[in-house]
Amino acid sequence: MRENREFILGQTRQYLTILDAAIEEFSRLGYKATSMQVIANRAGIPKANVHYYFKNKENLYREVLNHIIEVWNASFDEIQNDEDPAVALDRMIRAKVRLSYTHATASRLFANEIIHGAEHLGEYLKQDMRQWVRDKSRIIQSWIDTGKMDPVDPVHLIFLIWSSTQHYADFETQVLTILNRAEYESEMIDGIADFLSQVILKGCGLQAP
Amino acid sequence: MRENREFILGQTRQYLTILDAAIEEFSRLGYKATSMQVIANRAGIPKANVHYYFKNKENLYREVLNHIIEVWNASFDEIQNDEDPAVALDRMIRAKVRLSYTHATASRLFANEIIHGAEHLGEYLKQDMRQWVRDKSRIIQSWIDTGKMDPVDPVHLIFLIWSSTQHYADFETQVLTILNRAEYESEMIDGIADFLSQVILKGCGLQAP
DNA sequence: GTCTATACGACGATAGAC
DNA sequence: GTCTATCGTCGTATAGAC
Repeated sequence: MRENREFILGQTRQYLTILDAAIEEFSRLGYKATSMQVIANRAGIPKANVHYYFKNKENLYREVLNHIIEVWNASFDEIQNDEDPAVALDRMIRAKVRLSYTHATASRLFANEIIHGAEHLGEYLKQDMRQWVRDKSRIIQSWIDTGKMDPVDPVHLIFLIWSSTQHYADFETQVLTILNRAEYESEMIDGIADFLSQVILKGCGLQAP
Repeated sequence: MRENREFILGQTRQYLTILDAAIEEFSRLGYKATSMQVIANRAGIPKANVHYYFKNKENLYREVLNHIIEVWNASFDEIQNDEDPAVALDRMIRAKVRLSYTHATASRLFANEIIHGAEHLGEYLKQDMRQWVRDKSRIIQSWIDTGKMDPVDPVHLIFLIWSSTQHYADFETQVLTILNRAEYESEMIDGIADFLSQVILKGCGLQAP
């Protein structure tokens, strides 16, 4: 079933249509509260076809998560040991703000999954994500050890960057309501990135690049 | 029905038991994915009794939200115009980290509600919360105008404090998995508060109090 | 007030016609 | 591959015995 994704034309048009519809719907209410019927409706096909392409709901959800993780991993910005920390962290913050803007549904789907206990994501968190944090922490620690930045806990710094950037995607409703806006604009996103980069970098004893 | 809450004894023991059970369960999966049956099970009573005390699911959920908001408002730390900004913001950050620890379920219930579009919270966001942010922003702006701190957008500073502190409650699963811990300890919470206070205050050009 | 029993719709999933 | 029809289960909600 998975291999079909290679073929864009023909029999797999529905497969991709369903996957897109499922991402959209699962991101709204999470796994349990989302029905196969609304996914089928959004995809514009009978409910039975969804079961034909994806054996069951659980399976469809897993495919959706895998699809998101691929996009996520491809966008995860890499920082290097020999880089200037200000440049690297600034780029990391800006990349994540952009990702929250361009892939807000994916971010909310992840947030839903984690808030609800991450039952379908346990292994990914334990394996890939933990290792990713470990690698980046080591680099940040090396910057601290060489006196390039303040001694701050690298793991919590990563959490700070994650939480403050994701907030604008996951809590979009709250943010827009309080700002009294209907939707984000590209300028606002740049302003958010500027603000977060400025405060976090200075907070770590770094000068804006 | 609401007035009953005043009476702790007698007929209203079940009312409060159900409310507690509902807070717990709704915070796990959100409104739609939570069934009246699991709430009744957690409260240790027949499902029909839940419908007797709270007319329907919608009504029960509203009562739960109101209950949370009361606790929330009571804990919302006030900052004053004539205070030292470092002292005020430090206290605000520490209060919110503590709140995320002591009222993690309430935080997650709010997070769920907002991620899912805040259908039941619309008025609260528009009225009370927007006004709260406006008031605090004005105070922060006055600190900026008198040169006590760097010129940063006050609203985004509030968002930064909210997001970075809530993260430890809402994304508890992810945080604990990556830290390879089973649960939070009081020391960790203090460490988190120290870290966030240090970085955010310095990021705003303030010295730790 | 407390419980059992049940109505009735929505759910995931499948059988089987085309 | 695509659809309609339908199964069994679970959802919210209520009726009615005690």
